Amino acid sequence: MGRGKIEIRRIENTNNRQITYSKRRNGIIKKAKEISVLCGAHVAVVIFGSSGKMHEYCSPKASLVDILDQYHTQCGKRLWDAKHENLSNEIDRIKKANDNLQMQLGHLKGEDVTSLNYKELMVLEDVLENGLACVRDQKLKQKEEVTKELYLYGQHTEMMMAENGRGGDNTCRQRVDSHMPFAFCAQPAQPKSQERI
Amino acid sequence: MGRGKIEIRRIENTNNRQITYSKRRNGIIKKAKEISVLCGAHVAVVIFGSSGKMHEYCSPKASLVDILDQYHTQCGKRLWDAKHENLSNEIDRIKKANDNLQMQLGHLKGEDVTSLNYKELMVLEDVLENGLACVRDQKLKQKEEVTKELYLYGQHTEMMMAENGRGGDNTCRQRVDSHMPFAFCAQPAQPKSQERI
DNA sequence: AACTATTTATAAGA
DNA sequence: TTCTTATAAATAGTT
Repeated sequence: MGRGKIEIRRIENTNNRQITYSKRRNGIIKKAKEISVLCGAHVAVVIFGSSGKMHEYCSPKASLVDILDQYHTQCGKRLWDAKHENLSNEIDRIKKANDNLQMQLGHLKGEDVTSLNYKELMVLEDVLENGLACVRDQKLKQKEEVTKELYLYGQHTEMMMAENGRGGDNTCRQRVDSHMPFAFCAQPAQPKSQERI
Repeated sequence: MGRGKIEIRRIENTNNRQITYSKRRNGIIKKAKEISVLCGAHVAVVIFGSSGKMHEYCSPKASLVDILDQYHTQCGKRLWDAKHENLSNEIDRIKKANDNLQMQLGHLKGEDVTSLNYKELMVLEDVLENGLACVRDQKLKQKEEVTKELYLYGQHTEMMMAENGRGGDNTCRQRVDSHMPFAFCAQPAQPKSQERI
């Protein structure tokens, strides 16, 4: 299309090549715009001239990333770079670690113990006994603390009452209340469901 | 270019749109080929029709990946960042889940129980007691199985000896050995470290 | 960059 | 769908 017909082969004259490149590049991008409007197509065009300068077109409402994502999904080719692959690998690795933890947790809770051999069961038993001992020990400590604080609280109240000859200073009582041993049993969300110990 | 001039706006007739899409898509790809030959340009074209089907063109000697790499390098836009961010977020999410599991596991093993309140300790105690019960139950079952199989093995051997008047048929003994109850105590890697039960 | 003779692309019709 | 063809659009070579 022009004054004369041309063969489709590299234009050797640098100047002519540059001019043709510029004209045709515009032509392609115009066509890309048109097809995206006329047909609602998603189009991405990326062109590098021999000088290395880049031009791109991407149909509206779809970033080049989106289109390449779609490309990736459809053709299954590995568009993504090494960094991406590393991240994917890390995800796999962590997921495996996760599965492993889940399994350990399940075993400690007594799930799927039939899949364990006798030695493993013995190890598990030791771990559980140890854990139970720790928990009971801690329970005991907290009970003792409660008893002690209840005692101190009683002392304090008695002291106040003795000093004031009545219920005592409210502000001060409040302050002491906030340190009351029952506090550690309260659920932050529903403080009403306190646990008697 | 055609029998009549058309406005560049969406073609509402589905059939016409489809036809135009097909024709113009071929046109664009033809133009892309031509500019790459005539001017030595690197071109990548990716088109998705409204049906979702994809067509692509990429100039020879350069894969789409290469061109997009070049794109990435030149325009400095973070093409991959969005994708990377998604993956990074997933990693964070899984890591958190992991930490949580680790903590639960630790608690069951009796670690960091001081950070728990009394109610939590009681729940933990229940879980541990339940787990321990399951494990002990399973141990018992396996012991019973051993006893039973040992009994059967003894019976079998006696029978063999009675039949042959000596140690019995080796092949047969081997086969029975492989079903020996002790087998489930063997570690696949080091069968020597068998566990007496 | 602008022009224009020609080629090429394609819209509508068959 | 594919082919045809009149016409619009692109563009090669020129200015």
